[in-house]
Amino acid sequence: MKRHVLIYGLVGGILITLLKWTEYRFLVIEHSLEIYGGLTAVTFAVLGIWLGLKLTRQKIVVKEVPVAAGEPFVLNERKQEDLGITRRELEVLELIAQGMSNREIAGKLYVSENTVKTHSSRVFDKLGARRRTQAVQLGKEFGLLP
Amino acid sequence: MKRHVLIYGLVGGILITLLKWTEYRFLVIEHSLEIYGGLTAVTFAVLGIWLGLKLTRQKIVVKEVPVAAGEPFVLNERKQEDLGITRRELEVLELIAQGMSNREIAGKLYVSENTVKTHSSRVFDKLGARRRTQAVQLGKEFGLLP
DNA sequence: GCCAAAATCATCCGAAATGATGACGACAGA
DNA sequence: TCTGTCGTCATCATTTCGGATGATTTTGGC
Repeated sequence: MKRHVLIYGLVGGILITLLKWTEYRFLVIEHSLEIYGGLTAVTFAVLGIWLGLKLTRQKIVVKEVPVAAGEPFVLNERKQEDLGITRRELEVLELIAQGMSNREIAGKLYVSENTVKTHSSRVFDKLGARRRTQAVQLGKEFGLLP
Repeated sequence: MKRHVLIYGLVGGILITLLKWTEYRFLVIEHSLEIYGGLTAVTFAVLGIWLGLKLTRQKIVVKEVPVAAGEPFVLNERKQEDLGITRRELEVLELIAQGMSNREIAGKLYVSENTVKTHSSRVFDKLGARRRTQAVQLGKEFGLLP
């Protein structure tokens, strides 16, 4: 960014010098003012467009996100206990991570849908999640899911 | 695009008229030429910058690249094309995988919630998913997500 | 310039999910 | 035996999602 400003300033300086020089050439000609003004306008308009484009070039901010590295997944029981997440709740979380709906999970675990809702609500609360996708994301970060 | 050119032309015309008028005001003053040239330069530079901004639409892309301690994730572009998933759709899918709601995604991408819904609906359809959690799961299996 | 694809936005409606509570039985440990 | 945790189930209100469709604008390639 600083470089752009520098270049802009430099080019501006050169142009001014140039214009200062051309000024005396055109001053004697009729309607020179219009020509001079037009030239200036066009020049700086182009320059402005170029500057605008430069400044708004897509900025790609690279953010480093740490990811659990181990291939063989081992449950982080410490974290699980810290958060007070029970076996059943973790079980439900795992099934959620697999993309199942509450109904499907209920069927798989042979319990009612309401029960699944309770478990999921609890685990969301303990994880600090507001959505199941977020719960899955956090679950992975905490080493509760592979 | 056409509208921009039109507006640009119109504003340009008005400015020229304005400058023509100011021309006679400043002509009698010493160093008027420099002032006139400077004004023109600044005006059109600003105009150019504005035009440049309009044409490029501020798109500040924040890309989060996971620097995992293992295999660096590479997008399976083949699969992406096979499924006909566009960039924007993939972008939305990534944000869904991060646990964001449609509303949050809309805010982050500077588009309406309806647009996000359209993108997600399309990507679900292309992936064969019925839920966002399932879409995330499938996305990972297909190598579209890390 | 023209055209197809992509991106944008909207509306309607039903389904799914979430939040907040309350309740009840089983069971383990103090 | 009493207490606390866990698992189970339920109701009600609200929010979020997902599906179906139609429309307009932008983009990108020819």
